[in-house]
Amino acid sequence: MVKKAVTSGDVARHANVSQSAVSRAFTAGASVAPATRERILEAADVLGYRPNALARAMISGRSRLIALVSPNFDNYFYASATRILSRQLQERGYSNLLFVAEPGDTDEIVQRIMQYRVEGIVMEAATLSSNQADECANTGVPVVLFNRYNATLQASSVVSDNREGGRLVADFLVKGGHKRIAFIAGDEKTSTSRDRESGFTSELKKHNMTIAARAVGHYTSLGAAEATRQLFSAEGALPDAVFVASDHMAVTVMDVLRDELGLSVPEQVSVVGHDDSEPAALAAYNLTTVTQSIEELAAATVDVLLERIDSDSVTPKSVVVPVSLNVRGSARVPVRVSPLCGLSG
Amino acid sequence: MVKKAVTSGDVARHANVSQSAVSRAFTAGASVAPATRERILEAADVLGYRPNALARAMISGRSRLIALVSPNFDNYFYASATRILSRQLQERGYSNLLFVAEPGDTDEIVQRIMQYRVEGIVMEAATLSSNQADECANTGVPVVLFNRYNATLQASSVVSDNREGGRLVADFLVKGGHKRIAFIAGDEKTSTSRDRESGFTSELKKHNMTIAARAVGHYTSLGAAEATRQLFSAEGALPDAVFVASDHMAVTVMDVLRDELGLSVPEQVSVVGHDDSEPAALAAYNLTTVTQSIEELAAATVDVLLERIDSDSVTPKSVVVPVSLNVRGSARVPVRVSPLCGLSG
DNA sequence: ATGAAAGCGCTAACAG
DNA sequence: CTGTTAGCGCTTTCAT
Repeated sequence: MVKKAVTSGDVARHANVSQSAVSRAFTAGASVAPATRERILEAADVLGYRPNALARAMISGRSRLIALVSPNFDNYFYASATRILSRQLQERGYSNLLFVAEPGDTDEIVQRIMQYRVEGIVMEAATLSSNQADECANTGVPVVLFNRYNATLQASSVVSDNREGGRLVADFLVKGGHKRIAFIAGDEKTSTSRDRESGFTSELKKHNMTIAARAVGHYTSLGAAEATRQLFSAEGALPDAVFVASDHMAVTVMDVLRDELGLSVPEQVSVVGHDDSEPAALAAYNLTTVTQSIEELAAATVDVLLERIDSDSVTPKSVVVPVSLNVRGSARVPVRVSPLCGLSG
Repeated sequence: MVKKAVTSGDVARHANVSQSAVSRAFTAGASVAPATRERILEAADVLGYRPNALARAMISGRSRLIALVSPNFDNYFYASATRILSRQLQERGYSNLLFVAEPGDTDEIVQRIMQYRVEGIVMEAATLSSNQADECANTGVPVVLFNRYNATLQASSVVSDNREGGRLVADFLVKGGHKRIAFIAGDEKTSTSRDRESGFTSELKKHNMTIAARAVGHYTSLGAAEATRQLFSAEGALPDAVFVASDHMAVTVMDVLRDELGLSVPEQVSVVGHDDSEPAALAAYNLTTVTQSIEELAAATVDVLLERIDSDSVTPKSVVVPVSLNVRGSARVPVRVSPLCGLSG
């Protein structure tokens, strides 16, 4: 049971001032005589007074609360993202309500969010239904979709340049002399997987190539293992390279390739991932992958959100964060110096 | 800018009832005629009314808010813990304020927490100073320390049986015929590292053995790499086994052992970790480790916290969650069948 | 610069 | 069962 908390009235009595004076002493830039303020702060300290953020939010209409909706995935990328987003918002004076969402949950969660009168919402998980987006728009609560977008929705979004990520990988693999290039998709419903794939295939096309084989890994380890077996048990020539839509899956792909199928990476098969998340850097994988900076994604998300909170603008804004290729050891690298050393033979 | 939200007064007018009737319609178990309630809910639906949780919290004295204080570590264990704790609290009707704490931050964070009138605090990060703990105790806000304890504090705690974890590893390594067993500590200030070590050494002692070498890895990758080099560049006989205080470090230890020092695991050196976190299960590491269930830790934490919120009891409670050894392939296993196959030669 | 007074949206007695 | 009334702790005019 919470004991009776100290109120501004208690402090006022103790400092022989009015209750509004106490309020002003705790409001930046309010007009209070330095001496009075001093006395008030002292009294507050003695009594252990902390302004009640709830009451303050009610009267001022500003809760300083942001809702963070994170997926219930055991996924390194979202774990880091949540931490970094939360930290950045915290440093800008907001506190975060964290909601962990299962696929079917969003409805109930959006309800709860609205009850706390948050000033903004960051959706890392899934996305909103159009009803939900409308509801937020109606109440004027800005929403930013993190790492996803939805063209039909009235919501801002911040994403990596996923098409460019796919394009970079295609270019790299082609220049590396690979002839039969496969792709393992993530979740086909997500914009990330689709964009990575479309950037990838369109760049292949420029080189007059197509995807030699394709499977879906659903962004899970199990799915990735299954997809790998499928690709490498087909009749005919096996792929000599695989682009995997996430590092989380790519690591499992390498496990299956090496331990189950006895293929060596990158000698027999090149593997390239996407995200540059923690396991990619482990020496045992040393994965060549597309680097996307979570810090940059988070910073852009926070900027977009706070700008929309502060201004009255309603127009959604979309930000695309650039990516780059981090060449490690899991894929054969293009030979540049002499064409004689090429892999045409 | 947040638009004027619909209030219970608006709904009341629309449904031709008093404002308190609306309040009752939204309170479980309040006495409202089914017909009236129906009419009210309909009006609420039409207008898009959501009860204001802030106002409700103010008057009822129950915010239904729990503060979750998580460390600003890129650490798989805490990432999962935060997600699971949050999810469980959410399912029990609470919402979570997430605070990401840097080592020096706790003071400012505790201040903010108290302003939101949370009903309880889960500390995953560091711990509270005694001042802070006192402050919480004075205001009657229960605190549960997750995965750590502090004997001098008025706070409940939930931890794994870290001593038992260390003991299990010692027993396993001794029975596996290892003769020169090393230990890499985490952060010596933490109870987890100290308890794992003390359980480990005391079990070795029972077998008339001591730690052959010891280094500190500070629970970081860099620290673990350095510790490994230190242990394996010493004069004289090298360790034939290492117990590493966390999986996060153990993975790096294996990297250094294999790639830098050219030692094979487990043929030349056995490695055992602690936590059974994600990288341990990766095929390229296949780490033998102590399993601690984050779900169980989280469930116990939530139980302890909510029990203290509901009852008026003030006595802190300590829970120790059991652990077990998950034998994979990174350590030589004890031979049981025939002593002839032993490793004495 | 300060105090008095008016609410923010809601719940909780208290009547009826 | 329902309406009336009194605040919860605070910010914000409006006087002074």
